[in-house]
Amino acid sequence: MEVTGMNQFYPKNGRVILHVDMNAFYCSVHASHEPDKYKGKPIAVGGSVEERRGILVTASYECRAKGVKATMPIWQARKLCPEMIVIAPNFDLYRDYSQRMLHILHQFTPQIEPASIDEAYMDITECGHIGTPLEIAKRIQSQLLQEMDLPCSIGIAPNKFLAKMASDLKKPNAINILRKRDVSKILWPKPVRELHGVGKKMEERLHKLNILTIGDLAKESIEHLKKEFGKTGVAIREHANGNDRSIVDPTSVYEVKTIGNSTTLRQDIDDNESLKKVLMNLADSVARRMRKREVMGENVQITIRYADWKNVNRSCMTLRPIDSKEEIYEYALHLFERHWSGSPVRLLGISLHKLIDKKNAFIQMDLFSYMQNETP
DNA sequence: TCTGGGGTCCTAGGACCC
DNA sequence: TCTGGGGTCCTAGGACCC
Repeated sequence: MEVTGMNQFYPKNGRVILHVDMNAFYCSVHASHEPDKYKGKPIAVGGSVEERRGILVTASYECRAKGVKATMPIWQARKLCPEMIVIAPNFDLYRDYSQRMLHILHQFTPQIEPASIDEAYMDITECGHIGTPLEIAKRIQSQLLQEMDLPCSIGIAPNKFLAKMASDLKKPNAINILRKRDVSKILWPKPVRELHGVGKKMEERLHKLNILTIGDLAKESIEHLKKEFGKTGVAIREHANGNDRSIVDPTSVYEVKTIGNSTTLRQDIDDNESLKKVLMNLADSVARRMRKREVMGENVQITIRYADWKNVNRSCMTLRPIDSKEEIYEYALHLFERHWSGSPVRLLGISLHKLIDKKNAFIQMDLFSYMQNETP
């Protein structure tokens, strides 16, 4: 490749951002963890409920070659790939591998923002002394492969959005550079759906406006997009033009905004007592995770999914910050009893919103009890 | 035999306060 | 007396991503 130095890559005042994206992460982790059993085999991860209702979370490239995709129902995937080995997810293992991956990235720079369990942004603008962006990317990739046996794709670009698009464009095991000046040549001919942030619904609406490619979107008038899609319209147009001013923020990972658990039932249930038990279990797991994170919540939300896939969310503010299983259950049950239609339920969920640090919660609670005692 | 579970962000209406 | 506008908070719903 023609890139030889950072100065050539980015002339003045620009930034150099990497997006590191692990390939088929959950599958790769299992293959790395138990190579004799899984390496090179057609494995897939999924099926936390019983198999009849399970879907695949990730499929290895061996399975993908046969048309198997993530989020596909397991029974459907088996038709395409009968020899597929389905592994139950082990999130503790993935979290452990994720930490080790981040540890390797930290050897290059502290300017890292984990974007999910298997991807991270790195701002290597100040890393000129270690090497060129391409050299750094190559070293990261080979280190992840040698030390953890995990393949990844890395995008190199002047901002987070383009780095993300760059890593998406070449998989697996690739390094891809996307310069601002190449956006019109590389991104614009592609269908608008390939833009990160444009999903199925947005695609349909854009098609109706005769916006088919990323280039069409880039050239559409801002006023028109603002009228049709509000803030989101302006944002995706900026992205289509290769613009993104957001920064790599290493602290963002610590600011969780919600904690929740949900579960699809083995069968649709309309028995009140059974559903209460499910709620109790959910309250318990949410409470555990909140204590682990040392946060309390001031807003409880429940989700009810009925047999026909209609979702109902109901929420309420709590009297004071809560984190105990009993209190969470009490609010959740109250919401459930007030809003359940009585029809068979497919899924139940509880989540806590408006999270605050436990330390701050105590200050608030002291104030609360003070008010209780001092006001008539 | 359809379709998991963890999130974030945006919109819109209504209540309420000034 | 019957009426404005701005700002914030709460609730509900939905799109999107991994």
